[in-house]
Amino acid sequence: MTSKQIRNPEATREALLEAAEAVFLEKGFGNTSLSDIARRADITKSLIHHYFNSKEGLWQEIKTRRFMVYADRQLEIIQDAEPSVELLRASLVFYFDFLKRNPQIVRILAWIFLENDNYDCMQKDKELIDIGLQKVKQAQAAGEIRDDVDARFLLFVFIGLCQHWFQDKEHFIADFGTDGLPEKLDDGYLEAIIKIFFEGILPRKR
Amino acid sequence: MTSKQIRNPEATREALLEAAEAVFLEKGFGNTSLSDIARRADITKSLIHHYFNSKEGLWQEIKTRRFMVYADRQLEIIQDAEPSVELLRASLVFYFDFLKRNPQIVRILAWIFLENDNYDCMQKDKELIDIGLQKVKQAQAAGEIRDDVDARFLLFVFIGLCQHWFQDKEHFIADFGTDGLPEKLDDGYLEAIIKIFFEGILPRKR
DNA sequence: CTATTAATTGGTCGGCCGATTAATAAAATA
DNA sequence: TATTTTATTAATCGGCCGACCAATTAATAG
Repeated sequence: MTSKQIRNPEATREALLEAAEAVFLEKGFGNTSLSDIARRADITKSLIHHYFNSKEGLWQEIKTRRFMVYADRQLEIIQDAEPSVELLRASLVFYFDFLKRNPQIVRILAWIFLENDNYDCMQKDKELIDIGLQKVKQAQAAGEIRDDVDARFLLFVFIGLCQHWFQDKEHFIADFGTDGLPEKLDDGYLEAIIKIFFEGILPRKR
Repeated sequence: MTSKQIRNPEATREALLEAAEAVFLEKGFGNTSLSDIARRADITKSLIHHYFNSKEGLWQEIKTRRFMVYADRQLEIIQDAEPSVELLRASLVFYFDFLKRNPQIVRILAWIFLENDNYDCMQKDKELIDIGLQKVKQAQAAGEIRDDVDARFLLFVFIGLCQHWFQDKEHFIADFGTDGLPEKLDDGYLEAIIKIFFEGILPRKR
């Protein structure tokens, strides 16, 4: 009755990554023990060290893996964007939609912030920012966007409005409720920030 | 030579709170040990249990204490605000300025909502939100603010623009640099979000 | 002044943490 | 098939964690 057990190193490695990410993002790095992860993945604790050397190494791999997807996608979004208001708006929708489908990245960023985790992948982020910055400046030079606000602040608000939503969405629901809001809450918020960001909050003149 | 040492329970208690807050906010709850705190405060570890029963109790007290100051101040800000655009702008400045002088609160808030265990704080926050919401709705009814955006989203963006800055300011500086920006970076950002939030990003027509 | 309470100290406890090791079994290689 | 490599397991390590306790000393109440 000795069932010949099959081995699949890549699968177990992936299972560990998956379980670890779930627990880390829920409780944070410091509040998570390797036993937690092993239990969740139903894999022996020792295998974590076998594949990732250390708890820190595991966390690092989770972060970089997610971040690379994030960076690649963001690069596409930015590069496709033309310096016109229309396409800038499309970029915002793309970016928002990406975060919506990959909420983990927002939580990772949140934990990095909270636990003062000096994450070195920020070099890549800087490069992305620089590209986006050029687009905004071009749009400003073309008169498509007001130029009395520094382009950096514009881009920062752009990014922040999206990230902040997925970071504090729970908070929003708890405090504000959802009565009378579209069942697709995300889309409702997106519509709102597009209006505010691209039109301003003053009543229309015409 | 036995120097008669004086005791000051309130002072030591306060010293413990101060040290604990510093370390907790720097490294996070899970990454902090009671030894860290005791060492920093130069007070025996046992006294932490004497005053706060447990590590969790200490953390809980730090959070609620800061939050209460936050809530009180925010109540003042909100209550003073009249449903006019001018006074709403003043409220934003007040709120921003408060966060600027109490940067800890941003981190604490992030934790309170990440570990949704603090019922008192959540409840109180909800009450504050409701008051602010009424003001916004009044302003909308008076035609001072556009009413084609749900008041909840407006308030959420209002708060988020301020909080997000103090949460990710470091990232901004690292990624964007500060060349050509006012040496008072906070004020520069505040000016920017006022322009964007209250006027929109489209070029002026007049 | 005495008795009681509260603050402070140092030492100690069991337990879990992350990490390591040695042994075993499956895969890959030759 | 024989041999090497790699995946997996279980047992174990020292260390530090949070918590507790007993003794000491200052402050306070009577």
